[in-house]
Amino acid sequence: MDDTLRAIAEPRRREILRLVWREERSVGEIAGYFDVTRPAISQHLRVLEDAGLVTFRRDGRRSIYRARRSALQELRAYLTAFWDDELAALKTAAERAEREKGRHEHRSRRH
Amino acid sequence: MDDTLRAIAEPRRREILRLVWREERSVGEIAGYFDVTRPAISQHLRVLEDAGLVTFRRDGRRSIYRARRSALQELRAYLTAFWDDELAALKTAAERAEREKGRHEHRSRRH
DNA sequence: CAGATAGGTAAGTGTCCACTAACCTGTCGG
DNA sequence: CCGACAGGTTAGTGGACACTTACCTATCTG
Repeated sequence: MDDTLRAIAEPRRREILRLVWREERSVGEIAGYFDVTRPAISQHLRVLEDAGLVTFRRDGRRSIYRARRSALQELRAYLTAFWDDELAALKTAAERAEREKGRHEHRSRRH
Repeated sequence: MDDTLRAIAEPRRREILRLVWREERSVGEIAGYFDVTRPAISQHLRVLEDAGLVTFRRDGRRSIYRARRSALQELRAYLTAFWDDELAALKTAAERAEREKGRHEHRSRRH
């Protein structure tokens, strides 16, 4: 999930995602839409793929990418959970507090 | 929207958001949960505030922060639009294509 | 097979960014 | 007024990251 958020935080990658959202496209075709070099696009595609936001298949000498739409659904679900899961607040913060507790004493922690 | 995504892409900021999600908290109290220095927290809070994800008020010598929940709703709406707004795909990519067209000719752009 | 095409990889570069230490302002209690 | 407290600001630093150029592999076509 962390990877997903990091991936779509980059504007260029969001545009790439849009391009392969409805129809699959080759790397060269995608690169044609931008004024950066093809390796840059390749690297973005790698990040998107690591985040599970796109999949690809080889077709001869071309790599054809397409969006994994469900990944964005999952992200929406995550945000929804963030919205109304108050347990999560304690969950994530508690571990940190645990690690920190007793290292240097903070007096302002009173709740 | 870009600011919002960038802001929550950082894990620490998501945790901070969680902390002030249900109840407002002072900077010192928030900092107590983490093992980074207070200035670091101050800077994160600034980013969150610029992104519209939190608001704050002064209370004496303390700054009390609280989440602006609606900002996350707006983000969810954005993702939903991303999901099923295919016009947007053309919108965002078209400008780029415009700028790029005729600069160096790409033959692979055929669709 | 030879050349062209498609794309991934590697190394290097500039910039951004999360963090720290040091400092400053403003507010409360004696 | 003075010391303590709360927190924002600044300069500097290390690492991440979006890019580039150069190079490599694999596939298609003559």
